[in-house]
Amino acid sequence: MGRSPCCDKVGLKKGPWTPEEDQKLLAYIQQHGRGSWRSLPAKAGLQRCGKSCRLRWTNYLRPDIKRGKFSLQEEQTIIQLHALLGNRWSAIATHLSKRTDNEIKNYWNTHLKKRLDKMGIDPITHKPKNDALLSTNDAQSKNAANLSHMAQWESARLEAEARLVRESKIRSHFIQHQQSNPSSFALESPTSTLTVSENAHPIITRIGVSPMPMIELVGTTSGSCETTGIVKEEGDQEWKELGSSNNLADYEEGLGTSLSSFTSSLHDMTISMEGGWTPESLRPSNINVNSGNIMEEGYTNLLLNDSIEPSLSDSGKDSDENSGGSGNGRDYYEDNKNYWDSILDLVNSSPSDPPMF
DNA sequence: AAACCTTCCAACCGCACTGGC
DNA sequence: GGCCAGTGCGGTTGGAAGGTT
Repeated sequence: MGRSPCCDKVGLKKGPWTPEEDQKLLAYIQQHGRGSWRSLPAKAGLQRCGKSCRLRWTNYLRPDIKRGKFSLQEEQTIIQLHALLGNRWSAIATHLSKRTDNEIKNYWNTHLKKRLDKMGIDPITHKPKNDALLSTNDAQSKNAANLSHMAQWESARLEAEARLVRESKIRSHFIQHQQSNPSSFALESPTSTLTVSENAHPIITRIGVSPMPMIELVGTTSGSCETTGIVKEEGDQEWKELGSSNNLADYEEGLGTSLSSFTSSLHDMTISMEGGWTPESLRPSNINVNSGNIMEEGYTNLLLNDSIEPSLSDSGKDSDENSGGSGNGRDYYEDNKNYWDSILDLVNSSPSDPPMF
């Protein structure tokens, strides 16, 4: 027996939402909370199915959704996370502040995927498409010489998977914990909810300075998952504990950006790619996020700026904006070329079969 | 100016998963 | 253990908007 439809679709409206419908949904949720999606439309006076209401709220009406153009940093993060996670949009969205999985998926499909394709990179495997042009001998020697890179990437991917699972468990714990501990507070990102306990005693793991507030969510040595958050913005002298009354409001928004330690794990992976891969190198305390590395600054920057030609960027204005302010346009172009050469070396060094990811 | 084409994204669809009964 | 409701997720689509011929 198949599943019954989520709702009786006879007489229910489909298609674009009108401002009036938006207002009804918004007003109802603001007044009553979400509750059951199935019963919500009738209560809110909407001729929609609950699923449609949920989608409209999740992808459009939520007050904490950021809309509009993606920043370079966001694009960079999407590309990096997609390289590791594939089309797991919800997982990627968890690590992009205020962006929904749907928006990220659309942006990937309409912009980033095409950009990769245009550059001759397979958007699925993130590998150059011209591998088939190599001679058999070249391919064999290349594969043999770089199996370790393959293993490194696989380690990176597995590490990412493990962290996602861990975070998911932590989130589940937080939600349960919140129900029995009113003193904790909840933080919602567009696709996930995280609750941080006010009374937890954290193990502070400093992971470095980032342009965005960084947070590391850590467990206790007992493994009981009593967890809190520590943030430190660039310029701050001290790490601040989330949950203390003075800091919460200031950092709630930042938390949406940095709820997870996954970004740091990405740094782990990319940085470790250069200097060898050891379990020790994966420890957050051993990470210097300011270190340059191919994946983070080369591959993604190139993708983000592939349309920039030397003649266009010689003015220096664009290049400064896109390269973090270093060098003139031609230097930037040369840097990009070097980055591309580097990343081609890196990607080419992986066996072509099976795919890297 | 009109027809056609392309791009983009909000919304839909269907499957998977989870938890309650 | 099986059924079912509720929800999450990823793939796909419809049509509006903009661009090109």
